[in-house]
Amino acid sequence: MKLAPEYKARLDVALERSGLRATKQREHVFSVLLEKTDHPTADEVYARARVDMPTISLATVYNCLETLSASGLIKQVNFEREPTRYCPNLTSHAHFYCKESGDIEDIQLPEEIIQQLKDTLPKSYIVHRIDIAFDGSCGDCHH
Amino acid sequence: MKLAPEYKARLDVALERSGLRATKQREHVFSVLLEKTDHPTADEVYARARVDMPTISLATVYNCLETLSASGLIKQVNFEREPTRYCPNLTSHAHFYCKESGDIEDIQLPEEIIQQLKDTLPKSYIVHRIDIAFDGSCGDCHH
DNA sequence: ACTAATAATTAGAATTATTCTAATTATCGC
DNA sequence: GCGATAATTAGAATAATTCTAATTATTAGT
Repeated sequence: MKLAPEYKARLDVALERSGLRATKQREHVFSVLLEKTDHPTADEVYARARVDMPTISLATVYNCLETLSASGLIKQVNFEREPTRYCPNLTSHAHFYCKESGDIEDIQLPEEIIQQLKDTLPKSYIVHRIDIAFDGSCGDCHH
Repeated sequence: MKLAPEYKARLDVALERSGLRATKQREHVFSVLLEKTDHPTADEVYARARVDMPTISLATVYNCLETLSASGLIKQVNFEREPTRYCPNLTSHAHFYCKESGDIEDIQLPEEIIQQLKDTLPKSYIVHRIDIAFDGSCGDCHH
């Protein structure tokens, strides 16, 4: 699991901008998230990270996920009371959570829908983030 | 905190339909939520419920909130990793969470926006629930 | 109303995800 | 390479929620 040069560059720039150091662990956790973008939990990231870096600790995985989020390289995704999941897709998107299969799918959202949603708010409001989550069952599941 | 007859009737019907009993505690927790619809957490509901029913337990508050949700009388609202909040507004609405004041506001959503959101999904998908949460700062806060 | 059956409540223990703490180790600019 | 500072680590601590087992309340049938 080697980070492709473009991602390595993106990581370095983002950490630099936040005044943070580029460590092996941060790089490795980032590569784990890019490797399989199935919205893993911290525990799942920990399990995958340990395959190639057996000495990494769970606390470090949490720390790395936090710094990567804070640097804008990944996003946190929450569903109700479930453990937080992590996602390297930075585009405007919603999530569809299939309760039957447990799969989570990114749903791209046209910018005009986002704008319409923002327009429902009083004009003086400032929006930092919009979370949109669908729950249901996907085509593969309900028969 | 006496439940208005219309809400008492709604409660009885909904519990009946779910095969559940109408207990003093369920009625009281429901009345607490209707009294002040500021999206309290379970702890806050517990504190308010104890004013008029000092013997109610936290476990019961959790149980009641769960049965009221399951019966469709209230909704659960989650923001990231924060404790679940409870809301008796059953209409289609989003939530605006002001990180500065901590206030949570219901934002009514036109049905056509909901429909447009659903239309972004593959046709075979079945949606059980859509959660829309804004984070930001409201007019009263950012100066 | 009385009783039996069942469901709900209660207090406290258990669980789970996450954060904190303090010691060790790594990184970066010089 | 060295010193200052930041990051990692293991394990303890925390916070919200759920579970457990005993007690109490409700309901339907007599």
